[in-house]
Amino acid sequence: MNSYKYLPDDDNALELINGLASEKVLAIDTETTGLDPLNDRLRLIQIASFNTPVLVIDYWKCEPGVKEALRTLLSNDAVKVFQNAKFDINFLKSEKIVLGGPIFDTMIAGRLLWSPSGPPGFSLAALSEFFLGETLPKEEQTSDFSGDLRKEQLEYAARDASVLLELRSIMAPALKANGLVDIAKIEFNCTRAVADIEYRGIAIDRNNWEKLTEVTRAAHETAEKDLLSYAGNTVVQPDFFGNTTTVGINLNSNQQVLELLAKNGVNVPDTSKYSLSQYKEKPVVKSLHEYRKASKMLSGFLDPLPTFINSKTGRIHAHYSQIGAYSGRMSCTGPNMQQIPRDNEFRKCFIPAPGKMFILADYSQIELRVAAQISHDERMIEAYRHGGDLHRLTASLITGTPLNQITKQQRQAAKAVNFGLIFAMGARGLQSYAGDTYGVEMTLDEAEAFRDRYFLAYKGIKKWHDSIKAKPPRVSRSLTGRRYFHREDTGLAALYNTPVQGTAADIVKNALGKLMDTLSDIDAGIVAVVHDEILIEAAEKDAEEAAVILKNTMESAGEQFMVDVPLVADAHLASSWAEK
DNA sequence: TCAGTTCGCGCG
DNA sequence: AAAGCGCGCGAACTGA
Repeated sequence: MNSYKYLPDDDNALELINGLASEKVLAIDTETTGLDPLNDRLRLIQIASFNTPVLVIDYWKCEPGVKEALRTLLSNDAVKVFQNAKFDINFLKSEKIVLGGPIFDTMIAGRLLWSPSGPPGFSLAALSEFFLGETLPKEEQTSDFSGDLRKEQLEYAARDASVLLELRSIMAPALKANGLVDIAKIEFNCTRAVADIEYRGIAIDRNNWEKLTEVTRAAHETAEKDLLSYAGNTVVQPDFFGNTTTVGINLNSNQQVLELLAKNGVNVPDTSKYSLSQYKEKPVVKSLHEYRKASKMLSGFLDPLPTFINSKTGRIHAHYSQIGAYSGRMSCTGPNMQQIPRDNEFRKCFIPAPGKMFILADYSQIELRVAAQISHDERMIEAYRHGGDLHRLTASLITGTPLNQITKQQRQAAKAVNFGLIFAMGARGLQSYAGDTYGVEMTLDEAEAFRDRYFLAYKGIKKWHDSIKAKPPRVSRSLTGRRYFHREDTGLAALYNTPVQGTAADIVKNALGKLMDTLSDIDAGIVAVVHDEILIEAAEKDAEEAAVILKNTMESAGEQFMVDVPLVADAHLASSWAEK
C-alpha cells in the first residue's frame, strides 16, 4: 500500500498542497456522496504525484485557505490524470474549482488502445489488471462518503489515485507507439466540453411539453380505436383514472398484431415497417402505423422526459458517453438527446434561458465529404471544392439530365442514392430508403439502374469499395488515426462506414474542444451535440458573435485531416431548437 | 419472478 | 451471395 496523508487531520494541508505546485503531472480522483454533481457533494479529493505521498483531502474539513490553495493548484498547467475525467471535473466545478492544464483520461486512453487482446472492460480495475498486471481489491459498491470515513475507504481512495499515475506512465507511450497521439489529443481536449455540456444541461418548456403530451394522448386513443375495429371480440375498459385497458388483444404485442394483420388479409413474416411497406396503402396497416407512431412518442419521449428534469436546475442534464459507439461517435442517455424527434412540435420545447439565445449549427454533408476525402474520388472532390451541390450533381449523372434541369424530385432521389450507396446499400434497400426517408418512389429496376450509374460516375468510390472488397481489412483507421479492429465476420458495409463515421466524429470532437477556448471570452456555452450538430446557448448580446465563432471553429476543425475537401457548417440564431 | 434477449423505431 | 452504418429505449417475450 502506498503511503498517503489524510488532510487536514494528519499534517499541514496548506504546506503539502502548495508543495505540489512544481509537479508536472498530477493524478486526481474524487469521492462523492453520489453520482449527480448538481445534487450530491464532493467529499474527498485525492492527488497523486511522483515525488510525494498521495494527498487524501477531506474537502468538508478544509479551511477556506486550504480550499483556495487547492483551487490554485488545480487551475495550473500541470497534466491532470483522471479515470472518466468528466465526472471529477463536474464535481470540482460544483465547488468552483476550475481545472487547468491538459487532461489525460485513462478510460478514454483505454478505449483508444483497445485491441482484441484487451482490456476486457474500461473500469479502473480492468485497466489496472490489463496494463499494469495489478489486481485491485474489490471496493464496496455501497461505499458511503457522507459520514465518518473508515481507514479502509481512505486507503482505497489513495490507491486509486496512485494507480492513475502508473497507468499514464504506461499508456502515454503506448498511445505514441500505436499512432494514436492525434486522436488522443482530440479526445482528451474534448472531455472538458462534454463535462460542460452535461453540467449546463438544457432548458425545456414544460407547459408546451405537457400540451403536446395531451394532444398525442388523444391521437393515440383515436388510433387505438381505429385499429381495434379490425380486431373484433375486444372490449375497451376505462378505469378510475381515465386510462383504458383493452381486453382481448394487446396492440403492443407483435405476435398478436401479426394475427390481426393476417385476419385482414395482410400476410407478412413480421410486423416491421419493411415487411409492411408493400401493404402501406391498406387501411389496417395505416391504422397500425398511426398507433405505433403515437405509442412511440408517448412511451419513448413524452412520458419519460419530464422525469429527467433536475430538481436543482430545472434543466435536463443528459449523460454523454464520449466514445459510446465503436466508430468513435458519442452516445447519449438519460435522456438520449440524440433521438429527440425532428418534428418542430418537439424541438420547439427545448429553449434558451431567459435573456439568452440558441445558436444552431450543423455540418453540411460531413460524411459524404469525408468519404470523398478517404476515397479520393476526383469528381466529388472537385464538386465540393467549387461549392457544388453534390445531390444535384448525382441526380444529373444518374439520370442523364443537364444540371440546370434537375427537378426537386430528382434531387431528393439523388440524396437517397448518395447517402445509401456510399455504404453499400443494395437496390432493394435503396428503393425502400428512398421511399421512407425522402418520399421518392422508385421501382427496383430504377434503383438498380441508379446504382450502376452511380458507380460509373464516381469511379473513386468504386475503387475504394473494390479494394476493401478484394481484401477486407482486419484493421483500419479514421483520418485522425483512430483505430478499428474488425471481426472476421464484419460486413462490407461496416468496413466502408466505420472510418467515415469515425472521422466525422473526430472532427466534431475537435471542434467541441476548440470551442471551450474560442467561446471563453463571451457568455456562451455548448448545451447539446447531436453527431454533426452543435447547439450553443449564448447571452443575447453575444449571440451574433457566438454564431460567427461557432461556424469558423467547426469549419476549421477538420483542416488538418481533410486536406482535399473543404468543410462547410451553417450556424444561425434561434429562439428554440426548432429550425427556422 | 426476474434478468437477458429481441423487436421495432426515434435520431444522425 | 448479398448486404447501408452507428446508437438507446420501451415493451414484449424467453427461459430457468
